[in-house]
Order: sequence, then structure tokens, then C-alpha cells
Amino acid sequence: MLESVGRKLLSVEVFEQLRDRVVSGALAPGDRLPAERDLCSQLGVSRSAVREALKRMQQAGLVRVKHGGGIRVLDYRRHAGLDLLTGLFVDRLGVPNPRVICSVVELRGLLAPSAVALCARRATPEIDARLDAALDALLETQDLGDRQRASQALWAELIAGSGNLAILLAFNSLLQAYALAADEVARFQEPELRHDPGFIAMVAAVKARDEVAAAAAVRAHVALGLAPALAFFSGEHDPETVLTPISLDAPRLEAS
Amino acid sequence: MLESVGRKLLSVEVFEQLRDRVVSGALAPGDRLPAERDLCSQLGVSRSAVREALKRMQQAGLVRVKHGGGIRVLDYRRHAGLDLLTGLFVDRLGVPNPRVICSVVELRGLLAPSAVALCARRATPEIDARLDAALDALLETQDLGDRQRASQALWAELIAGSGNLAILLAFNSLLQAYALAADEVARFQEPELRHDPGFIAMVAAVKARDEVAAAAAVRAHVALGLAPALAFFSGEHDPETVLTPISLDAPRLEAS
DNA sequence: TACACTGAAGTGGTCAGACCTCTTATCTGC
DNA sequence: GCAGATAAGAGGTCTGACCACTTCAGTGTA
Repeated sequence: MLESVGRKLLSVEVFEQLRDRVVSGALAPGDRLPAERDLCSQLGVSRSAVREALKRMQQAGLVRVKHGGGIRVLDYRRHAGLDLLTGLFVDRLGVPNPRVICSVVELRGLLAPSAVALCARRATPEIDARLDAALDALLETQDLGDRQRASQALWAELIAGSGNLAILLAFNSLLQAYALAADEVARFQEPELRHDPGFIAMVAAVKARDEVAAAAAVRAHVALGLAPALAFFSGEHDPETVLTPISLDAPRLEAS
Repeated sequence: MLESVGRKLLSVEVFEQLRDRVVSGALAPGDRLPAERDLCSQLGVSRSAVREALKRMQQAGLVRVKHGGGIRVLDYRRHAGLDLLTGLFVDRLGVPNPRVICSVVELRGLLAPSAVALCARRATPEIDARLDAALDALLETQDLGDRQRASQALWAELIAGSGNLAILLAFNSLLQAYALAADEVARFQEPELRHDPGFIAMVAAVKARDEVAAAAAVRAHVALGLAPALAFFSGEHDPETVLTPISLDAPRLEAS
């Protein structure tokens, strides 16, 4: 079946153009952007569209706007937040950026064990029940797409169970980036998605309130998709540097 | 001396009002916002201001706007990214939110050792030199404010040295939140900021390319500020749950 | 010459109202 | 009772005007 083309809004189009110019370095930190009215004529859109795009740029930490004083480009490596990943994960044509993807995969591998260990520390009977429900739903289906959705729901429960809002939001940022390359991600994630014992072990460890076992289970489970992902996307990297299986020496949470 | 009052822009004011209504639950997920034109009259501002605020809301993952179909509130716990911390760290009056701050402190404690360990794995002579320079600058000053700035510069080098863009951006989000309560943060961070041996040990371990020592040094150093911070801000929490020193059982990165 | 002041030009912020496009719900007719 | 047509509602875009702030060149004075 066909997909809706869903034409892009002008302000989004302008935002993405500006964003790409900044993250690609075409506009260097400290540079001054053309005046709003000049941007309008250059881009062929109204000032409203330009201004709305600039609001997004500000929100993303890519530019600094001073009333009457022009618009200056910021160094995104110093001022942009994790949400910028959404704009870096794939380029305008949808081609994934290997370097960015590797960093996201790596961060997930580092953070997930800690998050689930915290979940094991702080879980309640209510959380246990929600985990059981999510796990049952996951094990019921074999379709890869359904699995992906179900595993995402289970992860959401595990992360929420950590009781840490910052971790929750960080994972949201990571997932939002993943969603842009859902198909590519699903491919190398398949071994992880289909490994029932991994999911079962994670939930069991949490329910047993065993932080060590929980972290270990997560590390082992995540490792299934980690190595293929890094191998697939790290063509331009030094294998010695990037391919070292981060999952095997990832954070370990010991008992208190 | 007096500080500039720096009046807030209308679009920012509107954004913050809407954001607070969403994260406080006054506007529940699924709720429909008033039409743009109604918001204008209710808030007494023009439609431009409202629309620019709504663009920020979209960018933050707090609402979903559909052409012709109204504006719906999203569940920020599912759709907002780490950048939202900036808006949650302190309330409109500048009073810090203990629950959020604890989660940020905890995430920093979990992430920093792993990040520096990665730095130890991937550092280059150039990075070594930059670390030395940042460390020297730090040790030169005793003023607490200067220390805070200098330590931030050193951390920036360590994080950048990890070669992981996602981690870098995540720390940016955390720092941006910290900045909103800089004074409060500096108070409980003082022991950490003044502990020269901690900084020296971290840099030495990185230069020795010793991942284990690096992670251990970071864990020990960060712990100095972690316990006071959690104690100071976790008044409304169950000590058993939150005060368990996360730093002592934080992620440990073993040698490959 | 060096400095402080002034004022004009440039630039972002706000406003008003118009018109277009898309969604939604109702209404009509079969 | 259902499908298609229709009208109302809501977001998207454009225009042009005016306000508020910054910047800097030009002016005048010490």
C-alpha cells in the first residue's frame, strides 16, 4: 500500500535547512545569520515561517538571538542537548549517519543496565504487575514489527520503574532518534528482539530485586543487538576503537 | 551591584505557561488545547506569539499539532526528550524541584565514569594536552566560582574525549539544567570542586589509558558532591530508596 | 588626539487582518 | 442506516505596519 506523502510545513523545512547548515559546519560557531528579512527573501517564504523556524533553532540550542543584535551561530557540541540526535541520526535523504548511530547504540548499552538495576532497586508490586503484562504481550507475538513495539513497551516499563526522570527522558531522546531509521534498526536488532530468555531474565531479576543480576541480564541481552549494529554502521571507524564490544565491559552495578 | 531585569519575551512567557500546565498535569495527555485564536484572547497576545510558543512546545515533544485538527497534549513522560530537564529543574519562581534534581545528580553519577572510561580508551596525545591545560587552569585558582567554570571546562574535555556524540549532548542537557540553579549547585558541589587529587587522578588515569582506574577515579571524585546533593535535595524522598549512595555501586568499566 | 555623547540605521519583537488548506462534524439524500 | 456533500472550525501562510533594542558612525567637547 502507498504511504501518505505528508508534505512538510514551511517552518520545518526552513528549520531543517538551517539546522543542517549548522551541524555540517557550513555555518561556523560565531557566524552571524542573515537578518530575518534577508532570510525570507533568500528562502522565498514569509517572515512568520522564518521566525517559527528560528524559535526551533533557539530551542535546540543551535543559535542565540539577541533583540536588535542579530542571530549568532552557537557551537552545537557545547550548547545543543540530547534532542538534537533526532536531527543527526539520518540526513535529509534518510541515509543514516554511522558515526551518530554508533554513539547512540553505545550510550544505550551503557545506560540500560544501570537503569534496569535502579528499577530492581525501586520496583514495587504494581511495577512488577506492569512488567509481567508487558512481558506476556511480548512473548505472545512472533511478528517482528509487533515484537519491536512490544519490546519498546516493556523497556518503557523498565525505565519508568527506575524512578529516575532524567534517565526516562534520555531514553525518550534515544528512541525518538531510533524511530527515524526504524527499518534499519529492526534488521540488526532482530536477534535481540527474538531472544525470549533475555527478556524473561531481565524481568525476573527485577522482580527478585536483584540489582546485580538485573544489570547482568540487560548487558547480556543488549549485547545481542549491539555487536551487529556496531559492525553494520561502523564502516568508517577504526574497528579497534569502536568495535570493542562495549556491552561486555559496560557499567556494572554492584549490590549496595 | 544590581542585575539587569531582562524582561521576558512574550513567546517565551507563553511557552513557559503552557509547558508548566502540561508537566504539572493541569493539562492531561490527550486533552485538546484551545484554538490558537482563543489562546490569543485568553493570554492577551497576538497570534504570532502564541504560534512561536507552540513551535517550542512541539519541539519539546509536549504537544502534537495537526493541520486543521487542533492541538493535543502529549504524555511528556513518553514523548519529551532530555532537554525538558531545563524546564523542570526549577519552577517559575526559581525554586529547585528536588525530585528532578536528584534524578539529574544520579544520572550524572551513572554516566560520568563510563564517559571518562571511554575517554581513556580513545584519548589521543592531542586530547592529553588539552586535558593537561584544562587541569592546570583549574589548579591555579581557588575562587569557588572560577573553580566551577574551570572544572566545567575540564569535564567538557573529558566528555569530548570519549568520542561519543550522544554522551556529549546528554551532558550538555544536564549542564544546562544545572545552570538554572548554579548557586545551589555550587554550595553542595564545593567539596568536589576543591578536591585537587580527584581531578589529578582522573586525568592521570586517562593519560595512562587505564579505563578501570579512570572509572574508579571518577566514581570516587563525583561521590564527594553526590551524597551532599542527594541529602540536601531529597527531603521528600524515602532515604532508603534515594540516598543509597549510587556513586559507590555505579557503573564500572572493565578493561577490554 | 582621545573620549563621551548623540542619533540614525539596522535588526529582532509584536501586532492586525486577510486568505489558504486541511480536518471534523453535521446535514442531506439516497 | 449509510455515503456523500457541505459548512464550520482550526492550523498554515502571507503582508505590512509599528515598536524596542543594539550597533556604530558621526559629532562635539575636553
